[in-house]
Amino acid sequence: MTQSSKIEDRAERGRQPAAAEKILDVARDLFYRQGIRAIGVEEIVRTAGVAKPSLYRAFSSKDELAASYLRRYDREFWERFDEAVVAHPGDPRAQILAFLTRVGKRTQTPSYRGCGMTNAAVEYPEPDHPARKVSEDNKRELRRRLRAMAHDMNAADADTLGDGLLLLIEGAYISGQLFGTGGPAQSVARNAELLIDASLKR
Amino acid sequence: MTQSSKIEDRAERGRQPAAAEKILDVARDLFYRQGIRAIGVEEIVRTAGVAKPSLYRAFSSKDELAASYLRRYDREFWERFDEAVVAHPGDPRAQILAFLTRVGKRTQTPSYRGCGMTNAAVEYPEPDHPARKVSEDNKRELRRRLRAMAHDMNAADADTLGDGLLLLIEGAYISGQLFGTGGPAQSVARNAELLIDASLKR
DNA sequence: AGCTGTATGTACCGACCGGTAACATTGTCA
DNA sequence: TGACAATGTTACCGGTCGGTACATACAGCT
Repeated sequence: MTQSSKIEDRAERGRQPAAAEKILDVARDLFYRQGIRAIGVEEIVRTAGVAKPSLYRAFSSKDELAASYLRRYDREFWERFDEAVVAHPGDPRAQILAFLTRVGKRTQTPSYRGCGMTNAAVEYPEPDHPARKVSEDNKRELRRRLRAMAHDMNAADADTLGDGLLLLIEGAYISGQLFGTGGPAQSVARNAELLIDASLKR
Repeated sequence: MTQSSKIEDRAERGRQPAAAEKILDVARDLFYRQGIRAIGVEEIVRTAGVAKPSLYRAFSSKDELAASYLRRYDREFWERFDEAVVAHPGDPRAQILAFLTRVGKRTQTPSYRGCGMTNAAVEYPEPDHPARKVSEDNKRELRRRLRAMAHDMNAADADTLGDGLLLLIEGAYISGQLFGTGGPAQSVARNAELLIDASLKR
């Protein structure tokens, strides 16, 4: 992480301004539900009930606020991921299936809007945008871990299986927000199961 | 299709204004590469070398221009899809694999920016946005056809296989633009092959 | 009380957004 | 040559964009 926002620096040594926290909470909500480009800073501060300068005191720009939102998203993502991992120690197949079962369920909720990381990468194709960098880092790490888990499963071609699982996951994120309830994303865990079992050495 | 632009009405009975065609060409290019929200109408008409009123004479709004761009994208998409279909008559497995092989190759080109339909749906979560409607229609039809093909393959659970293929495809679209060359999308055809063979009745 | 530093708010900026009105110019076909 | 459709030119609209100079409220400390 080459750059971080003022509020995140603060958080590391405790106590941060109340306004900044409210702003990040609101930004997280609005950015996720409606998209980053669709939401203006005006709307964020209005909803948060704070003044605009409070935003720019805690975040150097809207782009940096978006990056902060994604860094927080990243932390929460790995928390969820690791929950599935620790629930099935030493059993990567069960770990992935547990994670995907939860993803599949989440995609069937009305407010589901996909993965904040994926959406941000679609909104910002420019490689040097701060938000996109966070997103790319997250996805690279996810790919690395999935491939490692596929390897631990003794897959015939671990890299291919890890990548296949990543494709299914990203497909679930997108289809979940495209089709809503009843869409293809509900079968992501089942399809992963089929793909895994077809990929194991026999 | 409840609404269509003036230029599309014209196209049905031949001869359309040259300016409108140039605008749609440029919009297609800029919208696809940089996103719809990221591109202003000013930039479109400047790049197309036409005056702004020419845009609004052919398209009632920017949103409608975006929808026209996607309708054209839809036509071209099904052309590519049907190419793979007619290349392997009566063999849905080979049809899908041919299509996915091409998708996988396209994702490895530097300028790849995913599926214009998918990207538009991410950019516009509002259900009544004209661009999103085109996108949703396209995806619903794609799902329908994939499920039908899975059925023709004699899959044990055709709907699940069809949806699994759709997840892989969407995953390839997203991963292709997220990871660039060398990303997980290159293995989409191979993973589809594994998934299909694991889903056939034995 | 008085001072000081921090957190917050008020009011404003120039730039650009999508979109339009009014009118001049071009090209084409009869 | 006349008529008409297509296009260009110019100027403009209200609204919103991201961002900031400056004033104020309010702690805690002495």
